[in-house]
Amino acid sequence: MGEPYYITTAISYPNGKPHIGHAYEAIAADVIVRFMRAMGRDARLQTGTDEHGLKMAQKARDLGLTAKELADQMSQYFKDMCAALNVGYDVFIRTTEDRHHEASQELWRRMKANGDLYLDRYEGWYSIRDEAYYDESELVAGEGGQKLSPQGTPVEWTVEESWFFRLSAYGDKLLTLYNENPEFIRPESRRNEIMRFVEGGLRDLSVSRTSFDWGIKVPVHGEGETSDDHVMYVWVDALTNYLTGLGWPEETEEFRKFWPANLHLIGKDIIRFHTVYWPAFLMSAGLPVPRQVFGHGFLLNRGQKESKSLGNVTDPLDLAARFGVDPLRYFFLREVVFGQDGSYSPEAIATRCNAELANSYGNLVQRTLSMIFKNCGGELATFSSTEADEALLATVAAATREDLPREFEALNFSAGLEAWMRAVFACNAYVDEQAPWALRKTDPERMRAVLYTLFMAIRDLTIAIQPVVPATAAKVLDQLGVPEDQRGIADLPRADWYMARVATGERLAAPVPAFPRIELESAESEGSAA
RNA sequence: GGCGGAGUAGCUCAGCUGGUUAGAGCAGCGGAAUCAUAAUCCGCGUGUCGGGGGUUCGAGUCCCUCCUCCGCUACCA
Repeated sequence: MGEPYYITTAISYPNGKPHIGHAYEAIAADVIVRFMRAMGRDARLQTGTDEHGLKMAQKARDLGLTAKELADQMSQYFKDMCAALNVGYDVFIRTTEDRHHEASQELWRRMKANGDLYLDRYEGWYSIRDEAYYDESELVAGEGGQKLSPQGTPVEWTVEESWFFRLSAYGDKLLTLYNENPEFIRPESRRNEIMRFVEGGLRDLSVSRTSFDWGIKVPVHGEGETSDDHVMYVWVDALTNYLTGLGWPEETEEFRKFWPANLHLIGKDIIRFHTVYWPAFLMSAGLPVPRQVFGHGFLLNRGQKESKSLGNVTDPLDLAARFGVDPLRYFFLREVVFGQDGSYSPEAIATRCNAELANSYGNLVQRTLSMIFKNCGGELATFSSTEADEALLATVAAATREDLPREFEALNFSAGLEAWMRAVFACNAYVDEQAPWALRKTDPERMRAVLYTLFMAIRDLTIAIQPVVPATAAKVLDQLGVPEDQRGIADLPRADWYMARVATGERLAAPVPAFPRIELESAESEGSAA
């Protein structure tokens, strides 16, 4: 097996159905894990749901369900989303699982054994409506000098017993981590923000709650015993999932192989939890910290954040149903610079996918295979190539073996796909220059050389794009007759593949279009909010 | 308020440590071709590089200032 690679998504808070952001993150993670496998690595993807916390408890009460019942129901929506988007996780973790409770409590015990947890009182201005404490400096004066939260809700001085994590002791250690591992936080802009935040000094973190009980019990005395009145702050619980899925605290083979994780893929809104709290917790517990945390941007609906009040919430599964899973996956990775916010609309999806997947790539495949089918009886054969043929294959090889893999390794998906598109353009230009339809009568042998050169180019292009559009690429590779076990990016340089393919004697059938053009209903282009 | 980022062709953006006539894709205009999903290929951009000032032989690229937009500024997730 290849070198291990462990990637996680954030676990989703299932107090609502999956939205476009969940879909985006899951797709990106799936593309990464497929890419890593295509590169020959032993890759593992974990996702899941974060089911504790006050909001879940309240939502369940509102619906007349137990919290567990709600969690069971909602968690399924996230599994369904992954299935619908062809996101192939290895582990789907749920924080309500017993093994996760055990892992979280063990992490707690280790942090405590290291002297980083202590019991104290949390005092502050608490807003019941916001469920949040505020610092004195954040408060604003209301009518008659009444103290109000920044959101304008009433606050009252509240005292609550709480366990604290000695985060203040980890500032220097974290800064050392960031400095010695410049890639730990990405993109760069987020790294700068976090570094300045930590440089400003860290306060100890309240890590338990007594105001509700839907969570993981804080262990008190020792093995097996748990506190009756404290549950863990949800982030202690949530972050631990990355360990739980590997079987920790058991010294499993998976844990030895895959920890520390190569990449925690998360949204930009939860960077701090992953780059400050999480490594501090791990250091405290004596565990290695992950190699990288990447905070991706948000997807905006025509430039606006989706919200119920705007009525522009889009079900990602509707998008997949309307445009196709693979085109949607391609659009997200091609259109949005990874790490920045992006914007989408039906027109943008249709324009991008039609121009690149249908017209440029899909049509290239179709015209080529169609000509081989009609003019060569679908037969493949050896041929002698000219400089032009070799130049084209060199261009395609550079894009598929060097440019795209390099950019994908760096998570620059849009740049990698741009390089791929340039190779597709080069193929179409080559077809027009060589004009095999004209050679058919004047020089059939040369015509065959041109078509077989294109066949080779298409094989490379399709293998390279497979992590992004797995189902469609597999169909094309089936049509080409490329063996299933030779479809990795690592297989691209195999010199003998074409001769082996010729030797099978297998003939091409009449081709089926890979990416049909997307036709927008006129109502859709008006931006109906449905 | 503090810290940081951004403002380049109609749109989305590239332009690394300053150096020949500032680039790409999309859209638009013109042409070629007809194998193919009416798809493809070729050609066409006189842009105050946000405004102003400065450093330099030379600045989109460095410095100052102003304007606009955005992000972060801890314990909901």
